[in-house]
Amino acid sequence: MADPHPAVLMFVAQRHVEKQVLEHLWERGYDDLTLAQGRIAARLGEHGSRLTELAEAAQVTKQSAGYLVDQLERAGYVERRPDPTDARARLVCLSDRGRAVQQEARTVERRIAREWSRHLGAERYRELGAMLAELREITDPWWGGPSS
Amino acid sequence: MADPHPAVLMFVAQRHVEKQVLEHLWERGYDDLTLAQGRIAARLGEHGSRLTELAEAAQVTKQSAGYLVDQLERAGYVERRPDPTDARARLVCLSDRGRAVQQEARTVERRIAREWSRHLGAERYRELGAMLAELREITDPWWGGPSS
DNA sequence: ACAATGTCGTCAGTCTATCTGACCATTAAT
DNA sequence: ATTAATGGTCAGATAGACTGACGACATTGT
Repeated sequence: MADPHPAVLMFVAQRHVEKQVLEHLWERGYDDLTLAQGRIAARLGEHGSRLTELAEAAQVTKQSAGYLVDQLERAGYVERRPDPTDARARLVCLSDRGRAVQQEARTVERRIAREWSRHLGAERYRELGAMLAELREITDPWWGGPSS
Repeated sequence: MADPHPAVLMFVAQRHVEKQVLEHLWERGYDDLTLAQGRIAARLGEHGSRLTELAEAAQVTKQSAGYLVDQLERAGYVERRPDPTDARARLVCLSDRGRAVQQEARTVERRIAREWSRHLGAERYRELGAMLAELREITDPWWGGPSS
């Protein structure tokens, strides 16, 4: 078989991470979370994010993002607060329960990062991260460079 | 913002490629293809693939894969033939129309590969591919090594 | 000041993609 | 020969995604 395109390999690796994280969370009792909800929640900033930002980051329409945030809110993972700087907007913030989940998720991500680093070698793993960050400059239309 | 996990960056890059390919195909008149159908079609081997293989490669259930193959078949991109080596199985094969689409898709993939190679440098781009292939060994449960 | 235009988010409606569970046919293992 | 495993389909349910339209507020320019 010919060399698969890097994107195909990224698909495999990325899905593996999502799956590992989600399964870990399910085992820990957060078994009402779905993959789509997780993709939204994973992109929440510490100080809260606007719906439109979340939608762009997760590559879905704002309607879809709103639907998922509704569910996360009903399940108690996030809450919506008015944005003090813009009365049209609302900030989606993690609740305490949400923060606990995020900690769990990050634990798994760190574990996987260690596995990858061990498998590739620490130096090459760092180089992988650097290259992916550079690719973002030409693949992510909403990416404004290191400053954002 | 802290360094995002490599998987997040892979998500962005991989989605970008899917989107570019699909938009190109739409422009070329193959505007009945959906993303999900494309994910299945992209994983079809030259000599045909079994439904179960496709499902595993695309990370969906065999029912979902069957549903999508039905659509691809109705649209004339693939055909199902009996598998001569196993009477339970059928092989999903590209039709002429399907092969034409695959050529178009590969053209875009090659263009993107060149862009990435230019952006990262040829040597680093090769190294990226090598690392992703190595990661597959620990992230893809259906991967049997270079022999498959 | 105010009109025009743009952005944030929601409502309504639709349809695709996905899942679970059950099932049949065939193959492989004991 | 049974029994278990594998390849695939059928049926039903639902999540998740889209388009389009809209109301509320913000920004910009005159």
